[in-house]
Amino acid sequence: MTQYSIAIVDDHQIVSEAIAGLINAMPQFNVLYEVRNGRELVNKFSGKKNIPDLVLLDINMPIMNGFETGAWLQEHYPEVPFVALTMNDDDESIIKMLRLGAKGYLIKDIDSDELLVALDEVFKKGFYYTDLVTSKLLHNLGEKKPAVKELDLKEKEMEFIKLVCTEMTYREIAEAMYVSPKTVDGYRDALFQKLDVKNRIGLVMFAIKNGWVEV
Amino acid sequence: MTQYSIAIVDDHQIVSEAIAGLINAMPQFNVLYEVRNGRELVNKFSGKKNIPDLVLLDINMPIMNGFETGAWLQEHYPEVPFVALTMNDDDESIIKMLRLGAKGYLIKDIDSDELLVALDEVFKKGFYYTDLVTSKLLHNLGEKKPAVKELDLKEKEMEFIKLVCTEMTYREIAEAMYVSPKTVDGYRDALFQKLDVKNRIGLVMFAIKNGWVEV
DNA sequence: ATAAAAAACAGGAAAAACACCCTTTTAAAA
DNA sequence: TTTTAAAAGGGTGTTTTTCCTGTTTTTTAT
Repeated sequence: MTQYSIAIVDDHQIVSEAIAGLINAMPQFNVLYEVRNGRELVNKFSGKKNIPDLVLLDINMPIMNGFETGAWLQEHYPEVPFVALTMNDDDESIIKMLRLGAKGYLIKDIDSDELLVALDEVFKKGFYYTDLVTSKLLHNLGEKKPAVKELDLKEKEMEFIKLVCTEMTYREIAEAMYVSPKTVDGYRDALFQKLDVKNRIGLVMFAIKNGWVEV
Repeated sequence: MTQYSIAIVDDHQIVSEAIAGLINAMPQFNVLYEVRNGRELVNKFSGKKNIPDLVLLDINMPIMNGFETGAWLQEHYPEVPFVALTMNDDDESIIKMLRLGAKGYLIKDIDSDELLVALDEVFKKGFYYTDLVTSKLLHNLGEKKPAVKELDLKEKEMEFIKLVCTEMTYREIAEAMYVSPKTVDGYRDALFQKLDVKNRIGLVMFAIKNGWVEV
């Protein structure tokens, strides 16, 4: 039977050891080593040996956190899957980790059974996301968005913002919209106030946040 | 034991009957009725009776398709969960259904076991998404983008771009980076050429495209 | 038809952004 | 240590943006 080796990256020694105990208790897994942060993991790896079959990754760590570590892994060892195991249950952390290529995301209050199931599934199917993650990211797609504010933007203003995002000058935008440059000034001034931004950059960022323009 | 009643909406009679057979074989479920499209479902509902505990919804149907039906359900009977059961495995269909509030998404080539597990989970946890869906939407977040070009941007230039995205002026950016405004001019000029953009807006759009800044 | 409101437009000034060419400082290599 | 390349800093002028205070035109409501 194949035995998979696992590296644990967690700055809390107690947690790290507890997890290691759980994993080592299973015949199909063994803990290759435990380290306290990403930097230590990188040092282990750089020896060209000590490459585990999977990395369990905490997020909040000193020196080199889970995001940086995940990015480093994806960059240098894309064939080594990593799974987040963290207390962070906020959307931002989850999405960030998945974008970095995490093959799984576990919240630290899972029971030991789920941890082992998760590891199994990652090796078998290539991924495992705990219910909270699935719920947050898939189920919440259907949520009505809070809509930052009740902004009633005019058609013209929407069109204007989209054109701003295309690197056009106001003169060019005016031509494109068949209005005077001074009118365009008006659109801009109104939007600066409505959206509470200081310059064109703010308009662009706002437009993208709200999905008004393709990125 | 509570028995849950289920409505099946599918224009393929064979498929519909097969599914009904599977469901009726389980003691905890029963098929309340089968209809051939969304319009027929609406007619059933409008009688104020015949409200099932869950709706199994195909997408490709004549007269009133699965999307329209899902939207109608979410609008008029948000308390009745609906689960897509369809051959459509494309991202657009999946996302569209989830946005409409589908509590689950199943591809028609699943085995009968998974169908029953899925129904169980929806009643127990509130949602169930088949692996393909999870994989597509979560796993694919981590896909590497085509990477427009091999750009070797300096650390300073990255930092500079990020600051540009915060609505700072170049003077402010210079202060934040502890360099002269003229040096910042240099970063900008170099980046304009490297990234082939005309102004600050181009930098922002580029940075966002490549995920260098949070949106 | 007329008053009120909204949109379009204007002038001008100050600040910021952009372009171009050039010098000094720093860091790396020979 | 000398040579070289890269990074940082500088001068100057043009264009664009931003921020005012207005006026004219168009729409809307009464």
